[in-house]
Amino acid sequence: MTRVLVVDDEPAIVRALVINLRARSYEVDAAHDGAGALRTAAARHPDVVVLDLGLPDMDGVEVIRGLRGWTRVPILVLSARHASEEKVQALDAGADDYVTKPFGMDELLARLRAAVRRAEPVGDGGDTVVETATFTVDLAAKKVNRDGKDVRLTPTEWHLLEVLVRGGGRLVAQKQLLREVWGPSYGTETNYLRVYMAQLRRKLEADPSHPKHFITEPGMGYRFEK
Amino acid sequence: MTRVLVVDDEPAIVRALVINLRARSYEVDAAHDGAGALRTAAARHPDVVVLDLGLPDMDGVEVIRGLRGWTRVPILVLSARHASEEKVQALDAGADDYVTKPFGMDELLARLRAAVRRAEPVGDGGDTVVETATFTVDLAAKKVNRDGKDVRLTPTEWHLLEVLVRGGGRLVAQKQLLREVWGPSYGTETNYLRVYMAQLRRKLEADPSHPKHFITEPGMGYRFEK
DNA sequence: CACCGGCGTCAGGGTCGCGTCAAGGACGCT
DNA sequence: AGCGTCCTTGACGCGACCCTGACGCCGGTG
Repeated sequence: MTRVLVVDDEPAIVRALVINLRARSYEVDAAHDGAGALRTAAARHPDVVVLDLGLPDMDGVEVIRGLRGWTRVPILVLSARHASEEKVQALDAGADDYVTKPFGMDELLARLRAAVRRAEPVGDGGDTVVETATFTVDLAAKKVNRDGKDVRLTPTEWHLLEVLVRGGGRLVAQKQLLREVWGPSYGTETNYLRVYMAQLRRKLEADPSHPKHFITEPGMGYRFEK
Repeated sequence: MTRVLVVDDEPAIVRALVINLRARSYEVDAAHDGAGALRTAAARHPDVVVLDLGLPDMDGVEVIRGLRGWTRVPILVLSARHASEEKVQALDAGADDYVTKPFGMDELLARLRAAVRRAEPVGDGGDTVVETATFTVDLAAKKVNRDGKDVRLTPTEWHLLEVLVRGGGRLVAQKQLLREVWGPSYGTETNYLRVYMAQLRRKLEADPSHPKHFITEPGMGYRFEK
């Protein structure tokens, strides 16, 4: 199920969007200002954000920057402004698309589909299955297999595993892990990492006390190794 | 260098795009019909395609499908048609964006940047690997390899190495090293440098007492040499 | 030849980060 | 309402890392 975050201060527009999206079985959250948008995004981790630029509390571009500080979620900007200047600013701040009001619902939905499709994890040429000596991760199917049996992971465990595996052998900083999994305000709670890394290792490592795949780089972060 | 494929049957538009893109140091190929577009895309592997829908030889949506059959390259559609129907078809066929003519060049370029930015993999920016006779440093992955084995570095060691390597053979002053690694208030603690340079040399130099890569410039600073 | 500043080396001690365990509490399901 | 799952939070021990001081070496200088 695709989760959409709709941000607009005009209730009529939010209503219209929510109805249309729910009818197409999207899961929809809504926020009516910039602060709420950032908060909700952090809490709910939407798959795509529809963002009105004319918010009461903060500049739309600031909202984009706030999101881009910790996530690459597609952002589809809505705006009444037709000026080229505005569009360029929003796009360069990290928006993925820009639609001017009034907009056609069909078109908006098509652009939304395009944004979501693009973000799908099917990497260029690479496939979504990563195999190690002791277990196999299928990122698309969201499944982990070990000794022929599926391993049950909690949502948080999954998210953490996902970020690590996507890192592809690169070191992932603690701060980045925390922000991507728990949200932008959790940059320092390294104890979460310790607890959940222990969980992952217990479930996936052959010898959890001597991890071969989830490597700690003290003081810096963690690394996933095949 | 980013490679763009421009597809349009109107020479004036192609000319305008080519000039503007080249001026921003994109590498540009051009095609004037669908068949040429597919052929050129296959031959040149562009990083992004700007595609006019009104081509003489085939339907624009067919071109999109032809591309999508084998590549996920971003496709930015240009069209004179404002109809919602057209946009939806193009986007659902696999286009990434849809701009109606006449278009503002600034906006088009911004959308182009957005499309390219989105497509590039995380952090895989430039050439982050530096190789020497005895070891290899991967700045993005934060990995050092020596004789096929990974070398474990502490955060401080890493930071120091990073600053030196980024210096790219130039002399880096002691004060600068101290400030960048330990913080702005540490301009004089040169003993830190001596200790950590010794660590780095012990871990990375073939003969730590006769360093070939971490060169001391007495009284001035240190230099990293390939 | 004695002195001195800069550098490399070594070893010890305090501190911090990491792994582990367990309990509390929120939430959803039956 | 009861239950289980999952997330959060705190405490604790241990090992690693960072700092620090002492010492020897070397080249330059008076």
